[in-house]
Amino acid sequence: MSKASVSKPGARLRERGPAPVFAALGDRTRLRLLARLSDGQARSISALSSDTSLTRQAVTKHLHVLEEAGLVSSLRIGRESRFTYQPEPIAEARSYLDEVSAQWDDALARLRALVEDD
Amino acid sequence: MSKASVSKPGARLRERGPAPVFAALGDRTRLRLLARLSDGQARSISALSSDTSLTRQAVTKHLHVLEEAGLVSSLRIGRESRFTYQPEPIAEARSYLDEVSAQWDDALARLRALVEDD
DNA sequence: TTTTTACGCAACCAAACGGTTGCTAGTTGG
DNA sequence: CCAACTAGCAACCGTTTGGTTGCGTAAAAA
Repeated sequence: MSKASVSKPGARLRERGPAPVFAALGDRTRLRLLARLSDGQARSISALSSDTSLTRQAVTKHLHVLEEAGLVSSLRIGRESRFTYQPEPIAEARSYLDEVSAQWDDALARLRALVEDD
Repeated sequence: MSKASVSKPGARLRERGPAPVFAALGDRTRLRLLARLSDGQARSISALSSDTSLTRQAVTKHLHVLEEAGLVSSLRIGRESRFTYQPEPIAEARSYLDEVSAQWDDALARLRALVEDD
């Protein structure tokens, strides 16, 4: 048969700020894994390890880092554990960068307003 | 008088992908520094160290990490070196996240199209 | 001119990271 | 039942990271 045990339900240790998410994104390998998973398809560890030069264990560690940051979730099905992309943290990271950009744009606008003070 | 020596002109070691930028953003302290600088005002190291519990040296290191990622630039003026926010890498990071989100959205749309195949 | 002020550099340290190897154990297909 | 597949766990290793302290020095203020 096929027993299925959940490992990460959903929103767990959120709101420690966006830094952990950025940290998880700060690695080439992790970015590639996330890019492959961002098509919504759940994939097993060995499937994700197949096209890499790294060891399965290395990939496993990276996947757990992504999971810890909430960027993916894992579900054990039978003998394999499948990882699924989770969009929320990316959305949060995006809006954080938007805020920073917005503050910068505002500052620029104010500066221009001062210069063009005719 | 006031001798001024440049330390980071502009686009230097760009295009190693977005990972280094995310890595630089993956730290609370660095995010705070960047947030303070994102108003466009150039600030000295001691000014940026004043409202922190960290050592000036620690702040200095963080600033250099940000500089290495292109997120800030530094200019030595007299006895102090001022750091300035640089918007380009943030813009790049933003558009990268946009791409990931877009791929996810597309996948979702295709899925819905399959389900609602009346 | 003396004294602050603001930095830079170097050494050092514990902890985290990225990665590997070896071994064990549950699943599944033949 | 047995062999092959998939994964988890633990130990180990070199390097990076985040932080400190101490010291030397250029620039500005008194």
